[in-house]
Parts: sequence; structure tokens; C-alpha cells
Amino acid sequence: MKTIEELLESKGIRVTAMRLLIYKFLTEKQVAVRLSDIENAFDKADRTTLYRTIKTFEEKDIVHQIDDGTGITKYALCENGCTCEIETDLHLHFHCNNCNETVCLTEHKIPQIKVPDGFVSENVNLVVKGICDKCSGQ
Amino acid sequence: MKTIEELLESKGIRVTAMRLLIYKFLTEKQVAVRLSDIENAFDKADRTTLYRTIKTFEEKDIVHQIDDGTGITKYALCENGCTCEIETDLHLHFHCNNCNETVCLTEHKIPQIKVPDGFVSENVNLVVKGICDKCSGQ
DNA sequence: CAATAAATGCACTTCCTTTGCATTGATTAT
DNA sequence: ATAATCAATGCAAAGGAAGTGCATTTATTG
Repeated sequence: MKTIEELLESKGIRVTAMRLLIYKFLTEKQVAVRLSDIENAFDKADRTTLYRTIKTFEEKDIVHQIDDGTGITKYALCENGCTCEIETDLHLHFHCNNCNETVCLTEHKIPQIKVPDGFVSENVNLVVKGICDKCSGQ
Repeated sequence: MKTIEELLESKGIRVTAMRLLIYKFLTEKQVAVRLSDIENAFDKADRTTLYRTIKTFEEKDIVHQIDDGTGITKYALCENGCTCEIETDLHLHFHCNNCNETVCLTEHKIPQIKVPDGFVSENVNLVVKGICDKCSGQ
């Protein structure tokens, strides 16, 4: 089990207090977060720093973007064996229409999608919408 | 084969010159269009009109929204037997990473997606990304 | 033809994203 | 250690897209 410091270094980015905090914040969140969520969690920090930190994380394959159809980009660390950094990996995300939260369903893989002749599939983005386990359990 | 006028009337919206032009523009386009694409095509018209026209079309199930991951909402008429107006219909869109265009693959249906216990699937948004037939053929 | 309602146009606002530039902080070489 | 260098941060502002309020025009109905 790597420390966060070791992980950041292994990805080739410098370890800073801000980056450690943001990484820790992401690990604690069980859902995909918007930039504004991070802003609210770190009042002191400038949004530009948060924005650029997330962008750096994204470039270094520490987080991945999620477009869940709300129109606002969300980000998530993938925890258990998710290989989002691989171009051909099959993402699967669930967006709850009730609580408006989006989660990574890393254990549920996407079946192979067939495309017409001439089309080359490189990546698949799949967002299932509905009611999440927390909301349906009520 | 209905005329555009008849189609609009059957959907319960008034026929106006602007709406006919926009509808015609959409039928001629083989790809999903952004609002700004329509703006560029109709310099004279105000963007609010175009915006509201598209919204009206959307409400009346004439066009449907596509979220292809570019962060910009796109719209498309679905031509052959697409039943996008049905909530549970399985949309499938292809986004080309080369020419940046998004097309409706109406003939290719999405397989059933399994979600974990407690989750209720209501809708699925699937975007396959890669190289489209036009770009791969070169 | 008058009254009513919808469609259009203009102005403005808001939200999110992105960039430029100065400043601070950390790293490397002398 | 100290200077030089480069990355990280903070502040300000710009840009783009989406959405709203209100006045005006256009079409429909009585």
C-alpha cells in the first residue's frame, strides 16, 4: 500500500500540501465531484489552483473526467482496480436522478459494443441514469 | 411521407418560417449539431430564437439532446425509426476524435446493462468514441 | 377589424471553464 | 549556503454556453 506521497511521485508530479489535501479529499468522497465541490471544501484555496491541480491529476491519470449529462464535468479517483487510464478501458458510471450524485461502478464492466463498418471504436463512455442504492432503499 | 409542415403540426407546434428553416437544416446535417452551429448557419436570426426553437423541438420529441463528452450539448433529429422520445430507449452515439463530429447510430442498439443491487436503471447514455467511417477511410 | 396569444429579438445575467501574469515556494547548480 | 531556475499558487479577468425578463412583432381567433 503506497502512501499518497509515493503515489504522486510515482506519477511524476511534485508533492505539495495542496495536492495531498485534494487527493485525500477525493479518496474520502465516494462519489464523483465537481470542481465547485472541491472549492467549497477548501475555502482558502483559489479555484485556479484547484482547477489546475485536477487538470494535472487528469493528465497523470490519477483522476478521470466524468460527463454524466448534468452539463458539469465531474472527477473521480478510481479505487479498486479501475484502469481508467487505459484508453480502451470500459468506463461505467451511474448517475442518480434523485440525489444527483454520480458514482463509479468499477466492478461492472461494459459489454463489447459493435459499431458499423468503417468506424473504429477507441473508447466507450457509458452513463446509466436512475435511482441509486441509497435513494431506492428509502 | 409527411411534409415538414405536417410533421410540425402533428407534433402540436405552430409552423413558422424559422422553424421550417431550422428543421430543414437539421435534416440536411448528417451529424449532431451544437447551438452555435445553427447560429452560424443563420446569421440573421437571434440566438435566443434558435435556442428556444430547439427547446421546443426537444419538448415535442422532434430532436433529442446528445451529450458526447465534449461539454457542449448537441442536438439531432433521429431519422429512421429512432424512438429517442421514449425514456427507456437505448441511445447510441458515435463521437469521432478526429473530425469531432457526433452521429446517431440508430440501427445499433445498446445491450442490456446490469447494475448492482439497489440501483434502478431508468435511462442509458452511451457514447462510443473513436474514428468515424469518413476519417478512417482516408 | 379587434383582441388574444404565441413567436421573435434585444439585453442582460449566471455559471463554469480557461488563461495571463505576478508572486511565492521549492529545487538545482555554483 | 546562496544564487539561479523552474514549478506551483494566487489574483484578476476573459470567454463560452445556457438561461431569463421584457418589449415588440407576427399570427390566430372571435
